[in-house]
Amino acid sequence: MNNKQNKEIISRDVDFAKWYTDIVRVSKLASYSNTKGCVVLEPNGYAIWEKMQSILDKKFKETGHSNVYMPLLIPENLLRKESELVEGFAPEVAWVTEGGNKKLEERLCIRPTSETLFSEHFASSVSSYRDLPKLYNQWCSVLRWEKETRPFLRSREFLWQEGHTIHETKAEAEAETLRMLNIYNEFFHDYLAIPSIIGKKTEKEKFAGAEYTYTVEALMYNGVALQSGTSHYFGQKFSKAYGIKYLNRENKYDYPYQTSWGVSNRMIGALIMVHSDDYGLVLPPKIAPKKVAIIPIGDDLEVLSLAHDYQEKLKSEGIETYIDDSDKSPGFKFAKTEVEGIPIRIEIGKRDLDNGIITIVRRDTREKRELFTNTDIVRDVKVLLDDIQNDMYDRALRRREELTYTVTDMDEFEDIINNRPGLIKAMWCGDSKCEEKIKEVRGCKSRCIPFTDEKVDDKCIVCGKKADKLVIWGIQY
RNA sequence: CGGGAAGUGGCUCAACUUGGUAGAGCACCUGGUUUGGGACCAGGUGGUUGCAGGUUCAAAUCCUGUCUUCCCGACCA
Repeated sequence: MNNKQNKEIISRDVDFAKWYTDIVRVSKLASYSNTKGCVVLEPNGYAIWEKMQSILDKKFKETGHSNVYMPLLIPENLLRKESELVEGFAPEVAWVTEGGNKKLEERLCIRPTSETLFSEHFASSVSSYRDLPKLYNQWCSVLRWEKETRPFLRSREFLWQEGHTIHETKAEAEAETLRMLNIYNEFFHDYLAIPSIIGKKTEKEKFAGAEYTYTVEALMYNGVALQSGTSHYFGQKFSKAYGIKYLNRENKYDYPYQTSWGVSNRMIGALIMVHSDDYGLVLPPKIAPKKVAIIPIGDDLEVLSLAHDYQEKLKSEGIETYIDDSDKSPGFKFAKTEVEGIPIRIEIGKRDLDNGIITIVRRDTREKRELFTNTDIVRDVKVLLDDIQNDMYDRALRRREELTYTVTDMDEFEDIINNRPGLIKAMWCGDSKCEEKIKEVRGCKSRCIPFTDEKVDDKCIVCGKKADKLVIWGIQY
């Protein structure tokens, strides 16, 4: 195995930020555009998003949701009906003030999120309890006027899905909020191979306008946390603000209970920062648009025919496989599969073929193995894909455990945040003043209050008063 | 939005200090030889130096503005 560093990628242990942008560029996921904070998603990057979409879309439909599409623009008066939302988003919305060279009577906001549009639509389309629940989802892009931008992690325009639902009862809506959180959690676990941490956001960190927010948090390789998904419970706030009235079973007017939930192409950033290495992108097999690369070495006919034979067999089993029969040298092709994060590479050369063997290489560990040419290639590949998927999850979990500290003392807390980035489990009394105090330590924030009975102490790490909430703290992107 | 750095062919950079009309490596194209970890030989394409003004006989170079990117804060998926 060649351990030579990829010339175009700086080591992630040397300069993590530069490493990240190197991966984005060299793996051809996205490139910069002339519009600040808006990237060009290239085929390699968009294919990952499409894969995420197809898996999640299926899960949403299985749970009874329908896709819809709302307008891109929101009239100002509509946005202003829910004050908390407006205040929360005011600093980061972009406005359309002119149309066809004429100043508009009322300016239009480019959606930063679509609660207002869905609420308005619900108000006009729901009149009876028989119309409930409404379970909608939208795939779209939204715009938020971010000041500092980074590809996938924080762009002004980003791709996402936003689910919006209304229900007859509080219990039903709360169950929906939790159900969608769990779908995200499963997706992170089963497909992205990312051990997520789920829990409730504190009052301070919840979504503007929500009664409470659940979050999917993930820990990146460098110890920084990334909020990767959210599920909000709104209660009747929006339905009252937007007049979503319906006649209930007692023939009285009532307001439905509402939720919204979303994940974005930020998940691609998470995939990079959790799994990838100095050789390039590493993708979990279940999310990799191309799963197997076959590299024939030389133009020997026997070699090429075996390559095509394998490709046919794998493709017929639904395993996305391609042959790189370009004129490049083998070394170049090997490196390319590694940069692009193809989970499995099969090398077929005349020399080994004469001995009846081929080489199979897994991307995550770059470990090479020899197989007999008459092997059941489909079975071998399937087993290896599963192993890679599972091992990637296990490695990420181990990394997270290594970088998670349990702390009961504020000095220790500061020491860890300043010197060993990672997550900290510590008790909190519930007072936002204590949360503010923590933030003074390198901007460390509460990530979430996880769903657990675990207690690491009985007093608040900041004020020392009685505390029964365990909070995960960390530096965030 | 504050503080810092940087923009020269697709990428990495040189020429800038001391103004004289842009150069290298990689990539790309053609032909040939090759092929077990980023091949070799020969030939070739590609840049009004991010953009807009200004100074000057002359601007990549000096000045002003602006846009974009990166880093550190504040704000946020």
